[in-house]
Amino acid sequence: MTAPAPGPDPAETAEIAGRLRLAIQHLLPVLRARRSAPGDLTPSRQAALAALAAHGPLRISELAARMGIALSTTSRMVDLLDSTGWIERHPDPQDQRASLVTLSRTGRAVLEARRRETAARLAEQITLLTAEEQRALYAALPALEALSDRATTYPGELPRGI
Amino acid sequence: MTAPAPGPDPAETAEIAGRLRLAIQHLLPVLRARRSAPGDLTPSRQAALAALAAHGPLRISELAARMGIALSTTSRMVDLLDSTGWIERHPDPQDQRASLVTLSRTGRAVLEARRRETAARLAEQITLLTAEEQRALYAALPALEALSDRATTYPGELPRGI
DNA sequence: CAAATATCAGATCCACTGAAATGT
DNA sequence: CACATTTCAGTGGATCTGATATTT
Repeated sequence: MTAPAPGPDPAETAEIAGRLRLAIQHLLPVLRARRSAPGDLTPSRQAALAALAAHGPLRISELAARMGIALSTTSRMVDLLDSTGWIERHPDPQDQRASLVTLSRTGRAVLEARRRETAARLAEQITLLTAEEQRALYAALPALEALSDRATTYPGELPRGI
Repeated sequence: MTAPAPGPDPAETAEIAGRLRLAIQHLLPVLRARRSAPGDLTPSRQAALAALAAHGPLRISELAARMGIALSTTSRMVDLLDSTGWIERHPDPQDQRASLVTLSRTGRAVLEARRRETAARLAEQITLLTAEEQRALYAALPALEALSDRATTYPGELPRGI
């Protein structure tokens, strides 16, 4: 079973891609089964919080660049996130004109809560798998993570949803 | 390596769910890396086409129910899809008041093209994995498919994106 | 009449922009 | 002055609804 090691075969790659695409597509409803009330944590807001969570304090212009949207849009969003208390704005000690944006405690909590809910729904489904399937899934995690790591550097766009 | 078979362990399930969620989130930009021009195949339209592709000809009311949206919304969308030539409307032989909606040839082509593009982007990333990672991924496909099968019956919402 | 669609008339959100204005 | 950010003034798309016609 750990045997002959067929070198990466184009046909098989295509098969994996096709089946993986379909599986993920069908999984998405589980991942985002939330009736988002207005004013909620929308995809773009979640993206911003996630960017801040991942890459420390950022200037507004840096955040804009990282999200690939206009500065004015980002400014407005930062304002909004500030008003909900999900971020904090501190003056940049290096540059009095700029401000550094960080995730606030509650912002981090909101983000993590959302992530936990999502993972919980997924976990619920995972428990329904056979032990063997669960092992296969577990064994594939490094591969999936490698896949998504490369994706992190993907042109434009940062992860917005789920 | 095919050894002791630890029974489904709650902690491990949570770990799988958490890591899988993150991997999928980071994978999403790859799956939907398309600058959708207006009037394009939008998520909801894709969902409708996919529903038709999966569950044969449908009445408009059936389609509405399947998508969990109002009848009037569906009617408008069917009109739109008809105007682009992606679907066909035939009178229901069983009931002269109703019409059966089917995917047209071009509609199916559009849907499949979209899916192929998406899978191709994914395949591109998969070729960058090691042979071992690819094998692990391949081995996990049944598990992922089992997961997404259950998801297909998930309350409300049908797959909209990617 | 009833059931299946269609149309009317809006409404809500989210997301994004370019061109000034402010502040440091 | 230049640079970072804000504000102004919109635009546009996507999605959805309830109420009222039509049509068979």
